[in-house]
Amino acid sequence: MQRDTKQRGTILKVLKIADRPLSIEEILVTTRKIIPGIGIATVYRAIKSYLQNKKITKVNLPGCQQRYEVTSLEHNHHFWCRMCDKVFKVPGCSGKLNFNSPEGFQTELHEITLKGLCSECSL
Amino acid sequence: MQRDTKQRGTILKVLKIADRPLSIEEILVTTRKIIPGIGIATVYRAIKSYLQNKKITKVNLPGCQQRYEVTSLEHNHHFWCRMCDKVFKVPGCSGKLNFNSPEGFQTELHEITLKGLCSECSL
DNA sequence: ATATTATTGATAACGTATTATCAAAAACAA
DNA sequence: TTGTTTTTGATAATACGTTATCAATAATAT
Repeated sequence: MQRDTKQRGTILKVLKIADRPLSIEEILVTTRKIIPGIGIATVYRAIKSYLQNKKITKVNLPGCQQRYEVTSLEHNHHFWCRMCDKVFKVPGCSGKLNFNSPEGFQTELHEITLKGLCSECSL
Repeated sequence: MQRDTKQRGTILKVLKIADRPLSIEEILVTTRKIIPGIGIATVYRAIKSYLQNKKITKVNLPGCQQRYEVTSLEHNHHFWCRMCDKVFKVPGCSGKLNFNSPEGFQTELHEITLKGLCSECSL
C-alpha cells in the first residue's frame, strides 16, 4: 500500500501554496527549502503518482516546458511571463471564442496562452 | 555564399504546398516523395537556414512537437487534430479576447489552440 | 520494539530530438 | 571543363528530460 511520507506530502503542499503551475525544477527547488536533501527522482515519482490519482494535472504551454498544477474544476487559461518564466492562472474564460473553427472541423476544446510580463516584472 | 540546391528548394516548396505547419518528420517524409534519398540532417539544416532568414516560422503548440510554417503576416491560430495529429491554420482572429489579463499583467500576445477532429477525421 | 515492505536519494541508463563530423557529390566561377 | 568550395547523407555525438537500479532509510502492522 501507499505510505505517507514527508516528501510526497510536502510536494503536494508546495503545489497548493504556489497556486500556479510549477515545473519539475520549481517543485524541486521550492520543496528543498523544506526538505533540503530531497532528490529529483522523488519529485518525478510523486508527480507521477499524483497524476494517476488526478490530484494534479499537467499543464502544457506552447514552447514552454511541462508544468503541473493542483487539479481544479474550472476551465482556466494561462499567462506566461517572458521575463521570469513563471506561469500563472488566468481566470474567467466564458468558454466562447470570437471566431469559428474551419468548415467541417469539430472543436472539442481550446487552450489560450497569454504571453507578456507578469505584475512583478512589469514594475 | 549560399548555393541553390534541389534539397533546400524542395523543402521550402513542400512547406508552401502543405499550407499548414509541418513537423520535421512530416517534412522529411513529404520531401522524400520528390527526393527519395534526402537525409534528416539536411532537413534540419534547411529549417535552421530558413528560420534565420525568416522565410519560415516556428509553431509551438501545447503538448505537441515543434512544427514549421511559411512565414505569414497575418495573426493566425491553430487547430490540432487528436486523430491524425495534423496541425491546421485557423484564420480570422479579431485579436481581442473575451476576458482580461490579471491585474497588473501586461499581455503582449496570445496564442489559441483548438483541439478536436479535423474535417477528414470527422467523417 | 521488531519485522516487513515501501520509499528515498544518488546516479546510471534510456529515449528522443538535434547537432557535429567527414568523405563523397553537387554547385558555382572562371 | 576544371578547380574550388559548399552541401549532402550517414551516422556518431550530444543534450536533456525522464525512468530504472539498488542499498540505505523510513513507515506501518503486529
